[in-house]
Amino acid sequence: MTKDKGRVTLQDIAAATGVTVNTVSRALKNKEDISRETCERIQKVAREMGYVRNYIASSLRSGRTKTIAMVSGSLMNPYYAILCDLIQREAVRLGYGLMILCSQDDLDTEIRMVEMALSRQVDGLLITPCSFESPALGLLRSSGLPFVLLSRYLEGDLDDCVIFDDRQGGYLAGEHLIRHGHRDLGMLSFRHVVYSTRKRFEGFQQACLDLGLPTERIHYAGPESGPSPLEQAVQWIRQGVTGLFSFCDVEAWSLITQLEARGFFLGKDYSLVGFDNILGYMRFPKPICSVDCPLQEEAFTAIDLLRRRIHDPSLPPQQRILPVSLVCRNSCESVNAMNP
Amino acid sequence: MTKDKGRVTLQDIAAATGVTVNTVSRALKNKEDISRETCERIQKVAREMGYVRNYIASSLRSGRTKTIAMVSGSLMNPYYAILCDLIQREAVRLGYGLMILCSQDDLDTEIRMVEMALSRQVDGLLITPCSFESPALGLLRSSGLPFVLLSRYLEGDLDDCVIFDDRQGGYLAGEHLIRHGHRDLGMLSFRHVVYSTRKRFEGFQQACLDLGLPTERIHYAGPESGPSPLEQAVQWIRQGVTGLFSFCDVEAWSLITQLEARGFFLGKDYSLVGFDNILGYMRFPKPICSVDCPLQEEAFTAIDLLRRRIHDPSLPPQQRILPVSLVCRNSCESVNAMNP
DNA sequence: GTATTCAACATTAACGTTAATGTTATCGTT
DNA sequence: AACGATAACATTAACGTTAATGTTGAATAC
Repeated sequence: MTKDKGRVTLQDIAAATGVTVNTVSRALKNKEDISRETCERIQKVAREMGYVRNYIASSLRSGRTKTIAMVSGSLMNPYYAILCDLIQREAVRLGYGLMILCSQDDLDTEIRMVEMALSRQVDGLLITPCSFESPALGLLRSSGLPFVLLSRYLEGDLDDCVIFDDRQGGYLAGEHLIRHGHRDLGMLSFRHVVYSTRKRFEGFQQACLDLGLPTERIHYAGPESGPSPLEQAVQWIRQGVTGLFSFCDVEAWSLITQLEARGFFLGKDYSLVGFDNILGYMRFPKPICSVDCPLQEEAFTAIDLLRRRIHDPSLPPQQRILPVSLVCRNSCESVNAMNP
Repeated sequence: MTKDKGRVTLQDIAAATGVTVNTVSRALKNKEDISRETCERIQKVAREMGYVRNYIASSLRSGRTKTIAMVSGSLMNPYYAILCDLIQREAVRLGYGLMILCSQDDLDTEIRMVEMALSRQVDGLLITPCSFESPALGLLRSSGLPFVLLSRYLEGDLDDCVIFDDRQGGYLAGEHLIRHGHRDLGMLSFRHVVYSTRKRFEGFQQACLDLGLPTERIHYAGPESGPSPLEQAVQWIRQGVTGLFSFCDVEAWSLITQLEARGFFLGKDYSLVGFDNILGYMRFPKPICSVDCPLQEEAFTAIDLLRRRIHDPSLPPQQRILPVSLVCRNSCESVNAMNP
């Protein structure tokens, strides 16, 4: 804008206004020890010269980069994409830059991403570790970098984290299916996220217990069981199961599509309730009943926790559990094949 | 790891090895003027002390941050999410950090994001401008920051860009529908992306022309036309249209879902071909025929172009047009209501 | 034997900003 | 009038790295 090469610096503004570099710096930060008059004059000149603060230099001196990192799974998974979008908005709203680093659910990549975040001197980091024993977590802890776990809880309460009330979610899902007349139920989990899976499972079982459904009518299939979720679901439906509970909406849709190809139709041959309710953010997939997880609040809370920890690393670790609710989209009405 | 506070610096390694800071710097960068012996010794000590390079300091001195920014629409749109994921991988592969900034398809936000990228001193920027007259582009051009347009072409050939062969895509879509026996066709556009829209339209028309379909049997609806795409599609189908061409897969799925709710079913009441083929990256939505856009190659090409420009800003602007192809997933078979 | 070259380091300065102190003029106090 | 307090600046140094130049000793050349 002004100089031949490169950008306008504090030096240039100082020369133009006849004060020192330091005074310009303070003026532009609205700090104390500046007369209102001088302050405004400097700001005006800075604006006219098209000054943009060099965050690199600022960071080096102040020790804060005003940048945080987000290490998540792949953005090709809408759950993470939505979460990253919300985190990004909240970060920018608070003046932070966000560096998104995808672990692609791979432990090696994950640790490389954490290393990259560390070398970039970010002020803090958010992470959805791809395993509860990610080596990346050890590296993070020993590095001293403030970080918060997103959608993941690790036994021992060592770290800050924000999670959803998985047990309540499971309960709501079970209750929803039973209230709609389903008596033979199947739960499908797709990932080894031990804590969440177990809690959702427990909540679901508790609902069945409370509503008087015998345990032998509840089935479960996870990544550890033999057949694929699809094969399992097909088998169940043939055996008279009418109510399915998917531990994640994306997989629910995938299942619905695959079942269609096999001749089983949602609403006709079976009912389904999902988990996440990411349909609230994307209009296109098939509407299903789902346990709504307040992702916006998760993003807000996570960054809030992170900022607190950046400000005071000595705080005791905090776990925030966000309540969930059930959103009904009529994918659970009684179906033809329903058992008495 | 070693010091009481903060990280290990070149200074610490220099002290530990008995050489100067500069020598350590060169050793860790495998530069010239270092004996193999000393180099290995320094690298060993650095590793043992747990050194991680401070990119902030490095950037300030060298003028390069090894970070690029990506200004895209919302990550809640799978198209952008997938693109960002691919860009992120390619960037990291080349040692670049990526700062993702979402414009949320809002001109004000977009320009704020570009300003943020500028103040963060990124080496270059990738952008899918939310309008062909985005003020952000003016800011970018006057800033001198190297940048590349993604999936967008602007008349005048002023900027580097990577786009898909929209005309060819439109042609392939039209050809596909006609070859499958459809004689009354409808095109649906959902955004004001003037150039792409027009080219896809032209290609589609050309296919109809080449295959002998009279113009009056081809319909078009865009954001500028009155009724919503859904209403338009409903009306067309009632009038005997059987082949739809959606200019984007996400909207295609949205349309399919909405049409289902209105009692019209894909494969039974109408056929459809989409554009993007993002199903290649996400397993869950309904399988549809689509014009495949090589996003991976787009990501690769864009970063390649950007690096060339960073290296030599005086290069003439380059436009890269990537060829597309049609992926058939049997969503275009002749339907019951097909006209003779 | 002196000049030349060069490998392998050291020295110096700088990137642009900000934290930590200094300095000075002005005003109020007793 | 002498002193302290304060507002409003200036000065200095530093953040950790790297570019640009110096320096030295040893090998080579003629």
